Amino acid sequence: MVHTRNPRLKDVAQEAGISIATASRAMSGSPGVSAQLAQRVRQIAADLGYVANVHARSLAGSPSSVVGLVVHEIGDPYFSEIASGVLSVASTRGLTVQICHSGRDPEAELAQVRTLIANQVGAIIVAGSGFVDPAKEAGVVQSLKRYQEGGGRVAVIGRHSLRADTVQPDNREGGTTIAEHLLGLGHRRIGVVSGSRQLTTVADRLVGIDGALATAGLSLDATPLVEAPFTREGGKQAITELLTVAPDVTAVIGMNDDMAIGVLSVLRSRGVMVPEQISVTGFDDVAVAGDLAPGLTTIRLPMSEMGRQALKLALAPPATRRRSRRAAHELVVRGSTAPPRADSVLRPPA
Amino acid sequence: MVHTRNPRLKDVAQEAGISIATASRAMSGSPGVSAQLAQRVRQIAADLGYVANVHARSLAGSPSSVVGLVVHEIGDPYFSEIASGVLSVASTRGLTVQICHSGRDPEAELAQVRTLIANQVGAIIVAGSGFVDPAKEAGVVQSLKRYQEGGGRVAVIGRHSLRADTVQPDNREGGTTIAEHLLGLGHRRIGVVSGSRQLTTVADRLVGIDGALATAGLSLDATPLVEAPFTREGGKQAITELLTVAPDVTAVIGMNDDMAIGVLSVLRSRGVMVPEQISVTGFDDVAVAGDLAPGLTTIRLPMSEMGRQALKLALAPPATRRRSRRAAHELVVRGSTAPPRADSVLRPPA
DNA sequence: CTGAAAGCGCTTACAG
DNA sequence: CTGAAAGCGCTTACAG
Repeated sequence: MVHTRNPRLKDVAQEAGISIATASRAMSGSPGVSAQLAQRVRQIAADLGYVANVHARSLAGSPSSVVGLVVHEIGDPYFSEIASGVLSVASTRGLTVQICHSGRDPEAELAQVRTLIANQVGAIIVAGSGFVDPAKEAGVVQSLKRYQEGGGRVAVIGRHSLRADTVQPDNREGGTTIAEHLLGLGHRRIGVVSGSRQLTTVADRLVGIDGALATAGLSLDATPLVEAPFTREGGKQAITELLTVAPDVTAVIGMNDDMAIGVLSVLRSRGVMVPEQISVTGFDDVAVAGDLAPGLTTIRLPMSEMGRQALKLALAPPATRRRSRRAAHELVVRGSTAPPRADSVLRPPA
Repeated sequence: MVHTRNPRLKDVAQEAGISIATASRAMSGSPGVSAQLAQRVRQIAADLGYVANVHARSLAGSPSSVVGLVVHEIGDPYFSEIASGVLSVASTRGLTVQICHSGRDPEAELAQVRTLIANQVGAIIVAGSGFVDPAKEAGVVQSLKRYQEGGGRVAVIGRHSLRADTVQPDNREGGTTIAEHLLGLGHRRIGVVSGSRQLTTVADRLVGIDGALATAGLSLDATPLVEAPFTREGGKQAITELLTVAPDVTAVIGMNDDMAIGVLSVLRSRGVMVPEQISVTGFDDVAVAGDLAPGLTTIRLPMSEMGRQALKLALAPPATRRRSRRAAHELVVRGSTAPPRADSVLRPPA
C-alpha cells in the first residue's frame, strides 16, 4: 500500500528551493519575505495540500488555534444554542472548538478546565451558572487565574466570581420582568418551580422576582417555591409537589424553559387548563418555546449571540480591566399566560 | 507578579531524583519501571499539579487524546443529543472532543474534516446525512481514506458512502413503520413534508415510506410531497405549500421532528385541528416531541446512544472489515395521530 | 530497571 | 530579504 504521508513544511521548502525558516515565514505572513515569494510558497503549499501541524506549531510557541468551551450539558438547548454561536464565530476565524461537559458539578468542571489548560487551548469560555458558595468555585478560579497569567484568555457567560471578561445575561432584570408580567395580569398567588438556589443563575432570577413581588406588596418568602433539578424532569417533580403544597396558585414561574415545559406537561396530563386555570412562564426562550401549545410566555435571552459575544471578548486583545457585555432580555408573551379567573382571585388562600 | 509556570516533566523528574525518561515511563505506565517508583512519581506529579503537554506528547508520537466530531448544526437537538452521547463516553476515557459545523454543505464539511486532520485528532466522527450525489462527497471520502491509512480512526453516523465503521439508524425501516402506522389508522391521502431528497437520510426514509405505500396499493409518486429545508422553518414553508397543493390530505408525514413541529405550528395558527382534521407524524423523537400538545407521534431513534456507539467503534481496535451497528427505531404513538374522520375518508380527491 | 540522546515539526531570535 | 541553529516538551529505541 502506498503510504501517503502528509506533506511537511520541509517538503514545501524543498519544492520552493528555500529554507524551512523562510517557508515558515512565508506561510505565516511574517515580515521578512518578499510578497512575491510568500505568494509562490503559499501556492506550492496549497498544491501539495500542506497544512501545518498544530502540535509542532504550538510547541514552538505559536498562539493556539483552539478554544475550549465548558457547558453544563450540550444536549440542553440553552447550551447547544450558546455552542452554536461560539462555533459560528470560531469557524470564521479559522478556530477550532473543544467542548466539554461540567454537568453542573464543580469537581467535574474543574477537571475539564484543567484538561483544557493542559491541552494549551488559546482561550477558554465557561458557560452556565456558577455556584453561590464561593468555596465550590475556588479551584476553577485559581486554575483560570494561573492560566490567564500565562497568557491564556478567558471569557465567561453568566458567572460572577470568575475574574474574566463576562457576558452577563439579564437574569435579575428578567426575573423582575416576568414577575411584573404576572402581577400586571392580576395574579397574586404565584408559585415558583425552581432549580437549586445554589446556582447563581437561579439565585439571580429569584432576586429579580423578589423585587417585583416586593413592589407589589408581596414577598418571595411568602411565595410557595419548590426546588428540583434545573431540568425538564425537575420541572415535573417540582410542579407535582407544588400542586400539593399550594393548590391555590393561579400562576407558576418556571425558572427556565426546560422546567416550564415539564410543568406544562404535568398540567396537561392532569387536565389542568393553561392559562385558564393556571398561567405558566419560562425563562430563556429556547427554540421550541414558541411551538408548544399553548406557546410559552417567557424571557428571551439571546443565547446564540451570547456565545458569539463571549468568543469575541476572549479573542479581543486583553484589556487592563475586565470587560462586561450585558445580554438584554425581552419579554415574549405567548398563550401560556392570562389573567387569573375571577373565582381564583377571590378564593382565599388555603 | 510571581509567574507560576505549569510544571514540566523535568520538574517531576527532578523532584523524584530520576531522569525524565523514567519519569515519562512512570507516568504513562510503560513497562520498565518498578511499580513502587511509578507510584511515587505519580504522586509527586499530582502534588505538583503536573499535566502532560498534549502537543509535545503527540509530536513525540503518542496517540492523540482528542476526537473530532462533525455535525450539521449543534443547535439542532438531533445533533446536540448525539454530541451529548459522544461527550459522555469521551469523558470517561479521558478524551477531549472537538466539534465543528458542516452546515449540510459538502464544501464546509470537507474544510472541517481537513482541519481536524491537520489537528491530528486520533479519531473522527462524522454525524448527519450524506448526499445522494457521490461527487459531493468525493473530497471527504478521499481525505478520510488517507487519514485512515495514516492510522486515524473514523466512525460515521448514518452515512453510506464513507468507508468506515458505521452506526446506521433505521431510516428506511422507520419510514416503513411510520407509514404503516398511518395506513393502519385508515389514512389513504397522505402528504409528505420533506427535506431535500439530495440528503441520504431523507432519501432513505422516503424509500421506507414508499415500500409501505406500495404494500397498501399506493405509491410515493402519487403522493403529494413538498421539499424544503430540513428544519423547523422548512416544515412551516412546506406545510403551507402542501395545504394549497393538496388540501385533501388527512395525514402529513414530517421527515423529521423539526419539520413536524413546524407543521404543527402552522396548523395550529390556521385553526386546523390535530389529529381530528389532520394527523401529523415526525421522525427522531427529540426530547421535546413528547411535551408538545398534542404529543408528536414519531419514530424514536436513540441519538445519544448512537453518539456513544460511534465513539466506541472509533476507539475499538481497527477491524479488517468495516463494522456496522444498527440503531433500532421504535414507533412512539402520541396524540398527533388518529383515524381520519369519516367524511375525510369518503371525500374523493380534489 | 534506568539513563543519554535523538527526534517529532514547527517558530524565532541570531547572524548575515 | 534569507538561512543555520536552538529550542518548545515530550516519547522511545538504543545502550547499559
